Amino acid sequence: MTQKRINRAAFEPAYLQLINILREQISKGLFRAGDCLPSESQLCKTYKVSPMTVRRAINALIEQGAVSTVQGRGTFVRPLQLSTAVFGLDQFQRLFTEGADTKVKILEVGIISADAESAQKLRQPEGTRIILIRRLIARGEEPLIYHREYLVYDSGRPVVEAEMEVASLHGLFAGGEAATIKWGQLSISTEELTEEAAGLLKAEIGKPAFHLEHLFYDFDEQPVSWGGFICRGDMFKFNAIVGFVESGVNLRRGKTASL
Amino acid sequence: MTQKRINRAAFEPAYLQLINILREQISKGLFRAGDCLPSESQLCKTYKVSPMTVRRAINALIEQGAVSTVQGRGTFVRPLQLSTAVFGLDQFQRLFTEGADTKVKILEVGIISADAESAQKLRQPEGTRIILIRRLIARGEEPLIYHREYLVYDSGRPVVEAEMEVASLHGLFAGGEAATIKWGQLSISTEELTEEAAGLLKAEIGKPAFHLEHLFYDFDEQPVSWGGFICRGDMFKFNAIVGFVESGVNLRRGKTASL
DNA sequence: AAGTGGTCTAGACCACTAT
DNA sequence: TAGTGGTCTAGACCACTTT
Repeated sequence: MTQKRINRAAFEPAYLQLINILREQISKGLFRAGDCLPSESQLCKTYKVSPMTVRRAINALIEQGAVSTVQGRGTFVRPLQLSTAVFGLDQFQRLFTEGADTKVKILEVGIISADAESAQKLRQPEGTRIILIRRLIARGEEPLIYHREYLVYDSGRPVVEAEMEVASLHGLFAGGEAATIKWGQLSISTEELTEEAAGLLKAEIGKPAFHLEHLFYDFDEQPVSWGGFICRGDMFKFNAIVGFVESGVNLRRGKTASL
Repeated sequence: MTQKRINRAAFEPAYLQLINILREQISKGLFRAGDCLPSESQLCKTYKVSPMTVRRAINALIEQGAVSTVQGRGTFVRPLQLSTAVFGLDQFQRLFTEGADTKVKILEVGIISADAESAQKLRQPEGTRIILIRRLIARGEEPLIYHREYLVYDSGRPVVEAEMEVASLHGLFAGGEAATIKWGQLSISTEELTEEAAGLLKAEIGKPAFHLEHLFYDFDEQPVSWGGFICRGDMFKFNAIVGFVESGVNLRRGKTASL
């Protein structure tokens, strides 16, 4: 086995090279699940790097889920676990970033009286005036997503501004400024298309759809927006990868979770 | 503003304390999206820690998606982005770890002739003998998931062993030994319940269901298992949180992604 | 030139596990 | 006791951006 070495002249920093060397060795089967990696001091000598650099590489592998450590015993390769899979909203984001033929059509903006459910979600008394926005997101002529959103009505802030700031879909997905929102809860469930949604999405009533529900809070921990994206089930899919893929790992954050 | 300090006597290491201090300051609104954090050398002085410790904290915040850095300019608080949400299979895992009343019932184990689709997925000629395993996963008396899995038939390895090793569901979810599997692709789609699935899951035909499809590869990059979990749509939900939640962040890996 | 992020060193010290 | 992981220091050097 030809021992790989750290190339100090390379653009790639030493800790990254070490991460990829170790990942490759695991990936090649040199170390299998349950096996013990060389000790950190051993790695220092082998690759001629300082303890801190080795530690950094090991920490990254731990975060990736590739290995786990036990103090006083060693570093062990973890077996593959489905529960470490992470599914993202990449497909949604791509809709708004790539291919500019994605159109967001505002179907309705208005002030309505909060029903029991929206009042509870937004922590407002039932019957309070709240804002309702309904949108249809299409790619080309094909409607893909129906979005319904309920916003707290703040008399100090005009509806248009609220719509621009809080509810700009492009911003939320592609990285605009949702500076008023501190955090949010998301959930994905599956539902049958209602008559309303089916009509808008040009699909059959009762067909399965993804429902991405969201509830956003501001910096005062008050709900400001509640709503959901109804997505045609035949047009969306959530993907993930577990385990050790061949290609080297770069600096992007861990959508490719391991083990 | 009373400046928080690092407590050297505490169990919590300095870099973790610093992470939580910075997260709290962002969470409290001291730094808003787009704002510039104090420089690293400034943080060194303020909290009386070495550059490496500050760097480690900042790196963690970057991985969490909370901030981003620009060389020569500074560290900036990132706005909330939906696309950073990560959905996991925690609910599946819980099914197999918590509450031992989860039962996996083997409905069928047999050798069949590969049809076009399974042959293609497993990279075998059509008509090859492959293993089919059908399972029903129930909590108490309530059937929740119907699992169908196609395995490459290896004459050197008896079916029982293949089933134990490769396909032990508990292992895959809870962390057993799937040492023969190197990596896998997963995808979640939504489908209507077929007559077969509906019957097994005691649900209505045509009702929406989640379909978690999996394709596993061994260390030779050959497919070994293809299959899918059909999950009653009314029993499952995938959750995620984006942005800055109040509670302190601990060492667990980042299911709670930020930004 | 001064300030920023980014990497790295060569040790130190501690807690834990094995023997 | 010796070896392991885990944290931390006090600087060094580099690349970059701003003034």
